[in-house]
Amino acid sequence: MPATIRDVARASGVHISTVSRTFSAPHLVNPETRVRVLACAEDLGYRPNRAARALITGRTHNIGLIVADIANPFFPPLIKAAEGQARHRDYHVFVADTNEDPAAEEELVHALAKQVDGVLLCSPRMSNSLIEQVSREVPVVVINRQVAGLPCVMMDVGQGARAAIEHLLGLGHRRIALLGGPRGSWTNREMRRVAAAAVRAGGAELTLLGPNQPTETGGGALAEQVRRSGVTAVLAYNDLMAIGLIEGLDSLGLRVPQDVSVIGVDDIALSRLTRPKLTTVATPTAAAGRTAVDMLLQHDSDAPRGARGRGAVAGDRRTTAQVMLQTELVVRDSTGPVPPPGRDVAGA
Amino acid sequence: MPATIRDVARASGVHISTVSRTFSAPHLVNPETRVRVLACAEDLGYRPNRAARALITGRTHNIGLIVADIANPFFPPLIKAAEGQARHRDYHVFVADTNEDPAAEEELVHALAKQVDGVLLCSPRMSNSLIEQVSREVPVVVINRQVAGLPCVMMDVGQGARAAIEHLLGLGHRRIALLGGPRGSWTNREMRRVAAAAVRAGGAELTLLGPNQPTETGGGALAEQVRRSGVTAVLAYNDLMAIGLIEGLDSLGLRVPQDVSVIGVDDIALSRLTRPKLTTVATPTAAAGRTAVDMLLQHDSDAPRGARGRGAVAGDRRTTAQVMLQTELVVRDSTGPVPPPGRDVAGA
DNA sequence: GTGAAAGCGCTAACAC
DNA sequence: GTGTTAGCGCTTTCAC
Repeated sequence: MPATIRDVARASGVHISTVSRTFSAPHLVNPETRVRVLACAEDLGYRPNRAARALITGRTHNIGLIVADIANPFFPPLIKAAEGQARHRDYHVFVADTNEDPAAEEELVHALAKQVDGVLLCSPRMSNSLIEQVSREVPVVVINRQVAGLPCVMMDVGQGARAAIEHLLGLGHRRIALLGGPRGSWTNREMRRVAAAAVRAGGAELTLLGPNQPTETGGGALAEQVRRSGVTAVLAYNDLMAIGLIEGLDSLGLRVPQDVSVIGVDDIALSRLTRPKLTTVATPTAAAGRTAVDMLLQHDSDAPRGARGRGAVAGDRRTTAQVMLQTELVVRDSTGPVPPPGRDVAGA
Repeated sequence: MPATIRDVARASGVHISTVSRTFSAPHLVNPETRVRVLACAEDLGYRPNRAARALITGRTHNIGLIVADIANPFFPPLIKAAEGQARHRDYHVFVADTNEDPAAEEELVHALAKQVDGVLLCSPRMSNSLIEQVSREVPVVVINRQVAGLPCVMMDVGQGARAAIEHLLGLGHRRIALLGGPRGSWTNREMRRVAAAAVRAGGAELTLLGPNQPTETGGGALAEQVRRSGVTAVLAYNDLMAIGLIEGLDSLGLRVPQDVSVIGVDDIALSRLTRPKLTTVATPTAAAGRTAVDMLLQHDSDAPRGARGRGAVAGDRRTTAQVMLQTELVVRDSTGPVPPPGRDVAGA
């Protein structure tokens, strides 16, 4: 049984409100009393119950961060950046993983809602309308998606996809495949939209393959389809899929970039370690994490939300800033000139 | 302002306790009333405040999981396994990352303590006595460490280290280095202890390098030291360090395994993707995650802890099981026969 | 500077 | 089947 404020009050011979003040407003209590109370608290192993405190103050000093797949190396830098930024402002971050499952996502928001002061929804797979709905229960900042009326931090994958396609066109490729990501991904839609336009503008042909699991396995599983499609270059939804695809092509006897060029998205650490090193669209994940925390905490810096503190900040129509962060094509070794025509890789 | 139980009661013309029952014991309320209440709740966007509920029931149905470094691919499989097991039992998992910082670790336990029913402390860097202390505030299961009197899930890295050393001895290596991990790591101590004994038993010589950051960077930074030390084989604290070391050796012109053999620990997914593929001690991370959740939830399945429910389960001296999971040496391509003597790699 | 009292949102006896 | 009451652990007016 952890000690409560009452135990400490009894032990130190003061009222519970004095104990409370000792912890939440020490300057309001007589130094001698404070010392005595602190000693008793220490003695009993007392720690203020943050949940009970939150119930009344309306602030937990915690932030929830919901990600689609914690095993995807794309997320850790974002998580770390968010944590760092949160720590500066005396907040802690709790991370939850949805396994790419929209239902789990919704559940987790509700599980977190009242234990945190706000939630960062990272690459959500749920519908926009559901996101809007949950945002009425708890302040939300959306990352990697655009939702009207909500604060959003996006990475310009559209522009990245265009740069990637133009890079490929410049290398002479005319038959290009786009490996789609998961259903419900905003990034996926953006990439498809812009890549299609860029390919058309270049007078080339785009093959859409998807939706797929955005993992190595998902990428590897597409090797055979890629071979059959006869394309000479591939833009993958993310680095993991690109790496899986390269492995898969390798076991089919197709070499990258000699036979097929491959581009990923994210620039995860791993993309520099594989052979060939991966050409990829670098996304500013750390900046996204920091920005999202700032946006969440901006309006809600000090004033409590809910309960007593009502009116001050809570119901305010927050300025729903939407930030678009730039991406950058990083050319490494997985892209090269289109193979000489007549060489029928598909028949290999 | 999210709606409260009172708003719903008012709107549906019943007492708050009826609303409460509608959500926590629906069978106790008249179907017609229930429908009406549910409709009003839906209407107002009401969701029971789980924090308030927890304050009284003593159960949050959440589990905290604290890891040393979420960017280390060792953890995701463990996290996923824990989540899966938790979901079966209708629990959610909140993950927190300590950045290998013992102080952050302690802070996070306290931040999580009252928002969860128990904490999984994964590869903790704090002292045993601190772990014991926090375990008085919240039920704790320790992973990757042995703490007397607390439930622990360990992986037998000692046995793994022995197998690794014996593998190297069998290949003729007589000068072996052990790349230590972070200070405060139990795994690190175990490996050192057993590796030293195994090397001695084989009549060989062990060089200790450490403590180090258990990351690629940490491993890469040791390449020069490894070269100078003149060893022909290295056992690294984990795969990340092993991979970083291989990269580092590569840029010094040393090839693996021709010049130096390298073994990692963990068998992360990446260890199959690098060239050469990594020989490593596979640790049963998923099993550890599942087991830890089971141990945490075992005693505390239904009865509340704290408050009203006292006596039933709460204060019971739980059977502090300690589980040791087996590890297994996976031989791949980063280990080979000792290079012929006379070939002075150190002077290369 | 400290105590008394009210109450955050909710559940859990206990009546009726 | 539903209302009443008490109270989880804490903070916050308001007196004194």
